[in-house]
Parts: sequence; structure tokens; C-alpha cells
Amino acid sequence: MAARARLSRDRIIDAAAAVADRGGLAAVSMRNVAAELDSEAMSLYHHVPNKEALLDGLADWAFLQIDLPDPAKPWRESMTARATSARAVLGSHPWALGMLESRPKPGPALLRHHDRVLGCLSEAGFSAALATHAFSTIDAFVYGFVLTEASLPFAAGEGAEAAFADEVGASADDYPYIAAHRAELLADKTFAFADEFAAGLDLILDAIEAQRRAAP
Amino acid sequence: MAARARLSRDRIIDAAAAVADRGGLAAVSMRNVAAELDSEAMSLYHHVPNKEALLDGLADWAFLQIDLPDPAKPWRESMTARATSARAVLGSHPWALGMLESRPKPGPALLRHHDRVLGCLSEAGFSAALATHAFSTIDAFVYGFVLTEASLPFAAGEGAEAAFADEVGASADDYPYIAAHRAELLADKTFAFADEFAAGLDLILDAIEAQRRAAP
DNA sequence: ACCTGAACACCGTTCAAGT
DNA sequence: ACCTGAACACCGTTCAAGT
Repeated sequence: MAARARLSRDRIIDAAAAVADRGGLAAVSMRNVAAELDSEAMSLYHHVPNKEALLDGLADWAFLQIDLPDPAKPWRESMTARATSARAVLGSHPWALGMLESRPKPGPALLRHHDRVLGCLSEAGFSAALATHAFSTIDAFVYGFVLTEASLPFAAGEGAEAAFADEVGASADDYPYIAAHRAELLADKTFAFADEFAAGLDLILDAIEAQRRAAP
Repeated sequence: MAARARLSRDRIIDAAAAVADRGGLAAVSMRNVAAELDSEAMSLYHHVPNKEALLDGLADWAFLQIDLPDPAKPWRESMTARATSARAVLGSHPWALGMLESRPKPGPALLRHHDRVLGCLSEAGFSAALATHAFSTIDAFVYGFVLTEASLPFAAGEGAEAAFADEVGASADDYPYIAAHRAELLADKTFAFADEFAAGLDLILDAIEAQRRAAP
């Protein structure tokens, strides 16, 4: 936190992101963000109209971190790279996904990102209808996967076995299919939930590729 | 709001859902929820340990509204019904999705729901690995689609044409692909973003069906 | 037992005052 | 111009007091 320099909208939003990474979205108060900059809450209002605007900027900040896809590359390659980057970024800043729902107006970074994705598909010869199709399915998968990864009882990764029993209680009776499913997965030493991302994405890209060949 | 009756955890969470539906998650304060019940903030603490627990209950409340799938029916039919119900419910209570990210411990309604979904797949002969595959991909798609629907510049529905120009400003220069894409979509009178849900879901279910035939 | 008023440490925001 | 202290109406929560 490079403190005591001149305030600016960008510095304020960076500070807000740092606060959110450390303490979650609930910790992002005008006073906390100002403190992160060795400043006072009221000083922020000279660079940001109000907290809602700060949060708009914070949501967009996350999309600024995602690599822009390259329309010159083959579409499948760009889509895979973008999805992978988006997953990494949103996984590192999970508060960003929670902001989307209540923030219908996309910021410039999000729009620029969408523009480039549509650019990739357009340059590859996708019709508008098929591009929408591809875009919305891939996007939904990426957003949803990150969300799922944070909340699925078998998604946790390290020590997930013990975690389930602890978290949910002795609940094999209440949730027999989950219990059986978990046991079967744990018996398979090669299974890792994180691998589901690449698998699911490939599944979707295969289907899109087939559709594209059928009706370019 | 059936007011002045005896307080209970269930009545409190129902009231919280009503407040959230009306004013968004930000409106859900202990004082507002109590007022919805013609009561006082402090009275809630006799039925709920604190606000975080109330929010846990609220997140789970949403999953209680989603139709449970029937393991006796063909798996594709149950998955489609469940996804459709989940989309409708989460679309009507969009604040629920925003809560998932910060609430890693699933509630009983969510677990029961997951258990039944895994039950459908298990009864249909899916291996644990393939069931995880199907589950996480479908779930991700549903969550992500609802999220996307609320924030995509071409997703808005009625009056979306004008909305884009208003929302984003005269930005065809900044976002040429979005502008071209939009124009092409609007020229196609048969296009509706809402249709993308069924299309994307079918695409995923087709792919799962193919995988299942290859390695049951 | 269940409910509630007053009180405390917070929060976003306004406004007047400082430089 | 940029920053900030005091003040206002909120917020979650504790505690003592009511029934």
C-alpha cells in the first residue's frame, strides 16, 4: 500500500480491491478504503461520487485483470485462453462475481473484454446468432464454475474428505446419494474437481464447433 | 406480511426474502426485517444467533423454492426440469446468486437438492466421475446464465435496442464488434436472448449424452 | 420465555471549515 | 483544488429491564 501519495480514482479502486481481497466485500467501507490510503473517508468523495460508483469501479477492476483474447488466433485457442484467465482472476477475487448480479451496467473493462471476445468469434466467421450462442454458453460456464467451486460440497480440494463430515455433520443418512458419490470419487485417486473445468469447457467447445460446421 | 403473529426463524427468513425481493440485499437489515414483521430488531436475536446466520438461512431459502428433480424419470427430463426451475427461481430472486460466493457452507435445502440431482444421475447409471462432470457443467451453466442475463449488454429483452445506446453511451466506435453484433441480432426478428437458455442447455445435455454412451 | 428500549461502535454522506 | 473534522441518520449487537 503506497500510502500518502496524491489520491485518485484509480488509487482508490486499487485500494478497495486490496481491502476486498483481504476481508471480503463486507470490509469495503469508505473508512476502510481511506485508511488503506492513509487518508480519511471524506477525502474519497473528491474522486468518486459515492460508494455505489466506487463499487461499480471495483467490479470493473476485476475484468481489467482478465487477459484480452487475440482475434488473430484460432477461435478455439482464444476462447480457451480467455476462459482460463477469467477463471483464475475470478477465483482469486471471488467477491467480483457476487457484485455482478446487482450491477447491471457493465463498465468499460467488461465491455472492452466482451468486444474482443465477439471480435474473435466474428473474425472466425461465426454468425451473430451463433456467436451469441457460443459467448453466452462459455461465459455462463466460467462464471458458474467459479461460483460452484466455492460452494460445492465436493469441490473443496485439499482435505475435502474430512471437511464434508465436519461441515455437514453426520449426514450420510440425510444425503445418501451425496455420501455414496463422495465415497466413489475419493476411491478414485486420479479425480480432482479442478480438472472438471477443462473437461466442461472442452465439452462446450466441441459442441460449438459441431454447430459451426453445421451452419457457419 | 402477516404481522403481529409469534416470531419464528421461518417467519423471519420469509420476511427477509420479501425485503430482499423488494429492495435488494442491501435493504436486508435487522431493523428492516423486524419492521416487516411489525417487530423490533432486537427481537430477532431470540430466533437467530446473528445476521450472518439469517443470511445463511436466506440463501438456503432460495434453494427451497427450486423443484426437486424426480429420480424415477429419465435423467435428461429431470435435468431439464430442474435447470428450468432453478433458472426461474434464481431469476426471480437474483440476490440469491450474489450470496453464494461468500457462503461456502451449503444449507440443508441446497444439500437436499444436490442429493436428488446426484440421485437422478446415479439411478440413470452414471459413474461418479461422469455424474460430477454432468452436475458441475449443468450447474455452472444455470448459475452463470442467470448472472449473465442480468448483466449482458444484449440480454435485456424489451427495449434493449435503445437501452444499449443509453447505457453505454455513443460507443459504437469504442466497441465496434459489440455494435456490429447487436445490429445483426436486431435485424433478425426471430432472435431472443431468453431462447439461449434452452439452446445452451440442450447443447450441454447432448454432449453429456454422447459421453455417457461412450463410457457409461 | 419472549420481547424491547437505551447504548455502543460502526456505517454512508453532508456541510462547513481548513490548506 | 483538495483534504478533513463534526454531525446526522443509519447499521449490528449487547445488556439490562420489562412482561
